[in-house]
Amino acid sequence: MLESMSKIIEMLIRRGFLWQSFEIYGGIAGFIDFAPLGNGIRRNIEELWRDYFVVNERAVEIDTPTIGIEDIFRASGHLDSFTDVAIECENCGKIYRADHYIKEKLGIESDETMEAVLEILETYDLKCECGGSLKNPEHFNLMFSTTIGPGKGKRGYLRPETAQGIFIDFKRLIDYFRGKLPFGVAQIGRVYRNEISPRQGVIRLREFNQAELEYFVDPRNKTHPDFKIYSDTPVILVDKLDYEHIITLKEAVSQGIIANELLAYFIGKTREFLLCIGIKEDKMRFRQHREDERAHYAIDCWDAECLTAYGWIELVGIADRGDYDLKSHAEFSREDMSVFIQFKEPVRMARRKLKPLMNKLGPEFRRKAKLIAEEIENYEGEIEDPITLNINGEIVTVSSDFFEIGETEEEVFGEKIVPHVIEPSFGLDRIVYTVLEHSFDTDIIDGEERKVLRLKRNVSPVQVAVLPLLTREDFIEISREITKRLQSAGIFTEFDDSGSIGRRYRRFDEIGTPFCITIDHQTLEDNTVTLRDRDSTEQIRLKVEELEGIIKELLSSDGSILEFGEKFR
RNA sequence: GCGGUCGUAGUCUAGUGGCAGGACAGGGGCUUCCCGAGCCUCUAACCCGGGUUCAAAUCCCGGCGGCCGCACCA
Repeated sequence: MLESMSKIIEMLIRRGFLWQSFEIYGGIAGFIDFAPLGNGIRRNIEELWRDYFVVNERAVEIDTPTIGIEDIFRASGHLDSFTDVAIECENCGKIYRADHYIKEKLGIESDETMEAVLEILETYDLKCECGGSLKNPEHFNLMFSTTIGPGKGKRGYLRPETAQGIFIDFKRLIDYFRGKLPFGVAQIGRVYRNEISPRQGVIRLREFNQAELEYFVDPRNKTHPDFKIYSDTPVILVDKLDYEHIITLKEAVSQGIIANELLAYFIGKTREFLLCIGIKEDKMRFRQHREDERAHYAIDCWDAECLTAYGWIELVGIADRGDYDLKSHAEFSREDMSVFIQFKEPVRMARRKLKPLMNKLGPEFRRKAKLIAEEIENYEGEIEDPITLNINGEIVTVSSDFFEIGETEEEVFGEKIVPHVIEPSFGLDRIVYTVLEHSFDTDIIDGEERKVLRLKRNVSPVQVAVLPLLTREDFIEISREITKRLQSAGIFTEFDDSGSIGRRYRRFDEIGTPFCITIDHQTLEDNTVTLRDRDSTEQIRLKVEELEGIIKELLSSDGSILEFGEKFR
């Protein structure tokens, strides 16, 4: 396992997929550079993600700042759930989360403030398990903070997820979608988490890339019209009690393993997406978060996990965030975050209504009579005798002598609700790594080991290599012409004339280039070239004029090159 | 953050106080060649900072980074 990991990492660095950031200054943990090829594959994966989760949904994509002001994260809960108080043992150096440790040892629920923790430590003379005394509590906050503007400025934080930028635009978004649910809003971008100890290279980063979709729905209708596409797909589910099910998504919903159809829909769609970019089916499963594992905002959460040299790692989190975020932002911003949902037909509702008797109110209440009458008309509470009214802060009791009870009928056209949100959230860096690892393969050609990245054609950063068999001017000239022609057709093409032909094939095999075109002696005679398939190493001969069309067709499928010509050599 | 361990060309590695070597990769050339062929040639490294010493890649201290374990992971 370790051996295979270092072999891959060695190749990824050497060939230009991923590099350590700030390398010439010694580097720092938790940051990576996307080198040319890694950047190419990530861009391809992003583009396919858009296809799946934006273009083919009722969804749009937006882009909001990576810095957020403090208010956002106070409302979202990130400031509180993000700032833990930690205590450290002076003797053995162990670090505990203060509230967890206090609860475990003393059974006390403590506030997460420095003062509260300090007081409890002193009052109970709490010691570490090793007997050592615990140092003063300290904050650790997993958000990067910064200041906006000069001087003291305004406190800001680098966003820990792209989702908040979407939630706080909700009023504009619901308007954009002309007031109708359901709709989705996606964002792809950088996020930041000041991890205490980032490890495992690409897997735990302090700055990384997310692709998130926030899908807003009527809470009573967590369904999707396209669920049938995935409903009969069997998937591997590991539930919150660690039981493994191999079960269709439809069954999983009806048995209550997955909370609702919409979550199941996105599980199915995520699975298909991951397969489409080249993640191995037998190394993929969906695992439900345990009760104690879920984020502060989630009702139910399923992770897409993949098996890598690092073990099972989480690539995607699919969470039902309920109305947590919208309600919270509504409360903190005092903006209405609800949607008016029209009934299919207006509902007629009988209503008891109070009718003020002005001829009684006038003489008794004089100048206030008019205000009181309005309040009586709008009275919604229990009908008693007397009723109590609040007139501009003044409490007034009014006996039944001053009003009549009337029956009226009203038409109600709909109601206001706060939508729920289902969130598939993709960690792009981990996905890129996993695709690379799952594609990495070796085989034996003529008794010699060949390293080959069996990337799907739709994610390969270099799609075609054009190779003159010999470094002869006439060969090179034709090669450059073909390269230019394919490039202007939008095909990512590289020209390479250095080293023997075998060496060049291996070079492009190793970076996962699906096709090599070779210009040889016959090209000069009949204007044909060979097209070589990376996985089978088979070749066919094609006319130069057919190249563009055939390659485009091959790139958008998994078809064999032998469909387009006779095997050559 | 704690403990262990490691850090030498792009990559992998030899060197344990006395001129830093090799393999592969890469560039240029020869070869005119369909799966890492061969020959010539070039480029290229001691993680950083201090200390000990006539002399440090090597010994000591600190930092940074990688890996493993613990802790953490909204």
